[in-house]
Amino acid sequence: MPSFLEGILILYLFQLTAFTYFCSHFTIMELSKHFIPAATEAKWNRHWQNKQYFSSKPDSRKAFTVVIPPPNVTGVLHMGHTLNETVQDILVRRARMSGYNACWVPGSDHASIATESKVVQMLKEKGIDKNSLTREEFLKYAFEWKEKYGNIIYSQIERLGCSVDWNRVSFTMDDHYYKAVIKVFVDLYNKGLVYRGARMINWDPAAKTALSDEEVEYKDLQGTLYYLRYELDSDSYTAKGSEKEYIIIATQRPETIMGDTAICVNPNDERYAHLKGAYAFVPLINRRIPIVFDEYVDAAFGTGALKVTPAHDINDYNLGLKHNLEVVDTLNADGTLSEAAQIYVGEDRFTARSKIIAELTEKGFLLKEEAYQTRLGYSQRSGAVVEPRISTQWFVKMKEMASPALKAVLDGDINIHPGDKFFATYKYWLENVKDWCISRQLWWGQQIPAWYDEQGNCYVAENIEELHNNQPSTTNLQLKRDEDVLDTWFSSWLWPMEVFKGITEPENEEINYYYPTSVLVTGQDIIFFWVARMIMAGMHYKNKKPFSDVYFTGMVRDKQGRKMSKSLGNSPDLLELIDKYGADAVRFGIMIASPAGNDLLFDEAALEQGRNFNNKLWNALKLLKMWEGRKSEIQEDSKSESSFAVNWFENRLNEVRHEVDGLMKQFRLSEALKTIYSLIWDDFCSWYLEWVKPGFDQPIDAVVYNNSVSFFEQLMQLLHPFMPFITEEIYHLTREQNDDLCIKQFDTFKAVDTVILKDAELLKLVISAIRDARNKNQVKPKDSIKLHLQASTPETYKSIENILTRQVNAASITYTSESIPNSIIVAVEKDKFFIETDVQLDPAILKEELLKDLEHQKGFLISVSKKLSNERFVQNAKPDVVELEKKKQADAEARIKTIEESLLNL
RNA sequence: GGGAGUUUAGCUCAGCUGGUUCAGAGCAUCUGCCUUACAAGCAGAGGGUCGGCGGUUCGAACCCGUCAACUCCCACCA
Repeated sequence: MPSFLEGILILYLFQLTAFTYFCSHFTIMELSKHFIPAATEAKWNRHWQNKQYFSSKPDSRKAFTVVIPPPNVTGVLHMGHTLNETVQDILVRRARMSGYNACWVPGSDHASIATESKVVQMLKEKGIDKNSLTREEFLKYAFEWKEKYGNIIYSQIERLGCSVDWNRVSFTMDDHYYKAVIKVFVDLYNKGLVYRGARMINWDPAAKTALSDEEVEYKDLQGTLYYLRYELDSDSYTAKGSEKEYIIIATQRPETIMGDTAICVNPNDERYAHLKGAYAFVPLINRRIPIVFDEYVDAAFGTGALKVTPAHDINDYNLGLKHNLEVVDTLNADGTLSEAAQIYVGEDRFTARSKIIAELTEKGFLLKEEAYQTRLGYSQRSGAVVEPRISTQWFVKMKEMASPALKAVLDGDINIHPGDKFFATYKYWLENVKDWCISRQLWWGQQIPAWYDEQGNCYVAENIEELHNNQPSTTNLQLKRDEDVLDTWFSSWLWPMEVFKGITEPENEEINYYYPTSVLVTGQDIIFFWVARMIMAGMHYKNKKPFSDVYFTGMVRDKQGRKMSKSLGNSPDLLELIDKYGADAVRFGIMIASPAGNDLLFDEAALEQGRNFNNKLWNALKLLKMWEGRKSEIQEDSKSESSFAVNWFENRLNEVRHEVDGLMKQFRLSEALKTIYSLIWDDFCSWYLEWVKPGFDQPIDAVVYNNSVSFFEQLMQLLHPFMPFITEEIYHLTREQNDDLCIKQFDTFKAVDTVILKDAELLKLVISAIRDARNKNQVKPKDSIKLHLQASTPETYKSIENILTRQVNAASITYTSESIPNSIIVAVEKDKFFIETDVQLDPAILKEELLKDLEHQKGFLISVSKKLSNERFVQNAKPDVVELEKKKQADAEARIKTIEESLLNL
């Protein structure tokens, strides 16, 4: 005898069996009320990957190649990435479904400064000082860090549904990639396009490295202008009077006076004309410096006298070169004052400033202070205030590389989207491009392949063996390798080539097949950093553009239009959003209101709309599944009353497919999505499904059912690039499928029957007008009405009268030439409908509605008639425009007549 | 200082070569509905002097001029 527990178990098993049985036979019961994305997403990601759908190999098809803009390896995806990756996935998926061999290469960027500073920070927290480590030890930590955090972005890309080829994950410090960067450096050096020299560069005192011009961000600030007096050396010139003379200069940076090596004034400035050959003394340190004359100085600014500090200002540096001035560098690499400053040595530049101001004040050198609007440069990576500094660095000569890159865009070889918005910016930058500082005083990155002997002579080769081979004389030298690494962008600019080993193995099958890539999707903020330089590198090394189209996405801002940033805390977490709304809804939300190149104001309400759309699709599926069990066994002939609806929707679907195709070709993705959204929600769900819906418990014609399922599948296919998960799920739930939606190829376009499209539009119009009339006259949806139709061409209504009567809940429809008394009159185009109802009508409402319409029509008639009576219009306008106006006039006249008659009958 | 862009309904945006009842869509709002797919929904409705002014034209949201506001990029006069 079973125990009590066994009894429960048996009962449980029985219930389980019964439940399983129940579910398999009543499919509808399986479908939840709302669509639940989580399980579906994981399932399809796994399935697609098992099937290797997204892995690409060269074949006979045309390639559609996209390389992902590699995110920083230590970062997380923010909303900007989300927009970017979604756009790419839409393009890639659509290409894959349109006969292309789609290849989307994922990867990440080593991001030298950003990553190195994070690793340094991490070490600091562990109590390890970077300087106590060898380069090798440090790099070991850095690679560990990269392994640990680098995968976060990949999992986010996957969760978002991006159809990247995971077999192709690339990293800008992969072995072959590293070699490619070195190879390019050596090659450009040998061609004389890379050189080493002492120049004024931007120095990041926090990261202690040089920066390129592009890595400096300027911010407006309220600063102070200090007026200082420098005593003139009375022996050096003829003084005007017997009193001691001073020259007054204005500066924002009093802590740099110790670097002053001249004072400059305008040669036309009368105030200083007597100072030719004169000298002055720098306050506090009493250095004797010459007064020099240069047109550069604006006599109207400040006192018209400029202190010249060649080591710490780019303009002063140029003046120094011109007038052969001494250069005194008063700053150390970390932003503290150097020995050369003589005073406050070792103090931070900002601390030193306040102390010097105090001393200058005390000793009477400071005459006055003035509030001053200024701009300061900040390091894009570390946030520190950048110092202009003279330093020996490596540079790329840009002029020669720029002209082919400019030409590619000017000739339309590369198309920038949207339109020409960024064309001018691109052109200006390339035409005025300056040399690119590519060396960084860091360890994380590709180490510059240059060696120095004891005399300081420089040797460049890919590696030391090669150097010895090329220049055997170097074998005996004591060589020291350059400590510096290359700018991150000096590796990223090879991205579209080297992910296919186009630099290291220049003629391999893959590079020949996949390059040039199809489209680059990126933010407009890196047009100079990356886009322009990729074009340069591509033109230089392949003599081919790297991509045919560039699609610039806008910046994602919050609802109030503020930039998304960590410090504001207004940047939502992508994975949390996906958990909350589902990946499809996130993709929908971010795409629906983001026209190319325009900033996107991110609002969670849009994601909600996406979630609601998911649900709408889900419920359409539920409806179809319900009908599945009610298919009529008898295959009726196709002249069912639903044939109009089926015929219409087929044409409507084809029309929209054309439209979407056109929009996609113009990269108007959000327009395309809107169009599909409306096709599904309005045309398919609100109109079509209602038109073919069988009555309560009635069977559905099998032909209609099969067509409906087929339409739904085609809609899912059209939507799939935008919302991949739910569409794939639904595709497999509509019926048994032996393929997957993500690789299902689009059918060729069919011609569209415009007549039926027009008839359907009329039908919609009539239905809405009658519903509106019912509403206004408080005829409840359940109250049945009788419809009398006075039509100009009654034939038009024959094929749609069944749908019409059901959609407005009419018991009958009759054709009449007479007006029906005591009815609601609805006029649509030239036709008149009389709604006969048992409900007590309020003549006042009827009259009011008619009068409103009459007034509108009369106003319209006047404007049309005015136009037509204007001789110059009739003479000048195109004939079809005139025809149209005449037709409008006739229609309005007829309509007015109808309304007036109806008013009489009231 | 130089350049580019934007300005259309409460919000976010379409509106192509000047001409269809052209002033649109979505969201939000309002009214009526828990109608057997969906209240995360259904059926409807209201809402705009197209930034201001001037011009070209038979005709302007659209072309030209001008002013204003906002955004971005570049330059860096201490």
